[in-house]
Amino acid sequence: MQKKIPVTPDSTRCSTCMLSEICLPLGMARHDVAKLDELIKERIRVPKGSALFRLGDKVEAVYGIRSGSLKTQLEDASGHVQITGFLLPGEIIGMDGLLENTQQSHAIALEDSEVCVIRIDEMDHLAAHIPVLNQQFRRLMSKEINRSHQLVMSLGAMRSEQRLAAFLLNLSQRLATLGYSANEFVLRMSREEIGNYLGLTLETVSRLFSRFAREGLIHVQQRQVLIVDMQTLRGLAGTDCG
Amino acid sequence: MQKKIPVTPDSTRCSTCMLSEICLPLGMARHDVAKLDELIKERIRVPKGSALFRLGDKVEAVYGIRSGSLKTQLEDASGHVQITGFLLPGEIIGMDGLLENTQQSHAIALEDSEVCVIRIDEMDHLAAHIPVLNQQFRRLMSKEINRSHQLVMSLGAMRSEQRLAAFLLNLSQRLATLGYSANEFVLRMSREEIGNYLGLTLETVSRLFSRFAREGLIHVQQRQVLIVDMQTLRGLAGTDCG
DNA sequence: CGATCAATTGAGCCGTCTCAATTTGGGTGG
DNA sequence: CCACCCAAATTGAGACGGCTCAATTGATCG
Repeated sequence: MQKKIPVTPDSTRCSTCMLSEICLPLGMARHDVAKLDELIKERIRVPKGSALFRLGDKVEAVYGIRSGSLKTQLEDASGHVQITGFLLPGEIIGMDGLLENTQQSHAIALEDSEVCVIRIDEMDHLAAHIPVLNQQFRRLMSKEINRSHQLVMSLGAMRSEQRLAAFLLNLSQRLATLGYSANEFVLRMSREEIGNYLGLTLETVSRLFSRFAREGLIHVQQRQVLIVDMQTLRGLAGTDCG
Repeated sequence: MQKKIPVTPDSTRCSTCMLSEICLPLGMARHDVAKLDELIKERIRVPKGSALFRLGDKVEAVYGIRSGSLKTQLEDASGHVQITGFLLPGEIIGMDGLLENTQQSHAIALEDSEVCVIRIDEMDHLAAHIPVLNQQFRRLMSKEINRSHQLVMSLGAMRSEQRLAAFLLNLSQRLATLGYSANEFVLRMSREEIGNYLGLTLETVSRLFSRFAREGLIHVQQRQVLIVDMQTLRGLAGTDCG
């Protein structure tokens, strides 16, 4: 299922990675980033649809997404699934497993993807020589907490159209950060996955896409999305009542 | 609003705190816990209804709850609020602010409470002498991520009765960990707050309490709760479909 | 070019919300 | 100490949003 790729001297490292402005090295001084190069000793290729890790797996590392995209999902005793995140390049996956060193969720690739292995024990060793590394990692964990809290807000306080609007804007903004267009992108997940993530059925999601398109907010062609009226979409997602 | 309490030599410290099995020192060796005593230099008393911190505040510390209970809530531009957690003694509050060193939420006391101030800079200094401290703090942050993901699962995948059942069981279990009865307890939050937290209206919550009581699962007298049929309640919350 | 899966669209139902009226309990001042 | 007041909680009736079930269309891929 997984193909491990040793990082050879000529491979891209943190110090030469285009994602370093977003990923683990975010905000670190150049000479510290160079030291990070020792940390990433291998990468893993994850084919579309297969798992980077599964619930119950032993945790020895977290993973920085280098290319592609993945989803994380919880699964309860009855097999019911809840998607808790769609992750893009530069984002870190697997931090929920650090509590008991056991994965609490599944991580499944939405497309052929590649992740950098960040071994926790290596990071602890390295942190002795890079004082800011621990702070940096704390920041990334805090970011995940905030992300999850935002999702709670979306699920708990918004109606369906607001949730989808917020979802699209969030995706748009993260893609823009990666240098892609904020207005035009391809969804890597199905209507069903979006629905699961947002606490809606796939039919409701589909209807909302159609409605947004009818109202001139977006163009949709299957998974191809073009945001036409960002302003109104923001109004929908955010504060239209206050 | 807040009263700071310096920790004097005769005050309770981490090494003598009854919560050390649950809180920051969880799983640390005794001699390491003793070193933690230097970390907590002050505590803060938070009267019922007042804020430990507010959205936008500068973050220099996180807080371990020593007594009482608090809620954390997000607030969007229009003033709409979403409660993201009810926190009990031994739990850490404020970790979502570590991303930008700015509070992303409000923390409000549900009753007169007291928290231990865990200064981040002090913790970083101390971590040099306590190798496991960083791992420990990572674990606590991971726990918060898991907690939030569970809430997402509750909001996204459960119907109202399941949400409330899961809520009661979660509370019961955490109170039991603190040495209180798992079957009988007093809710420190209103129906409205429970509803907000669970993505329901206060009326729905009230009706569910009445129904659970009618069905013999619990006894309710205002905020006094007695769990009568833990088994059935578990069936409701968990997997009754698989 | 057919097979298969994803997405769209429709009709009817159910759960939860909204609005409104009472009841209960706790706190306060006469 | 009791009466009053206000906030919190309960309960009911009706409306509506999102779900379920079902049929159809549209992509994608051997």
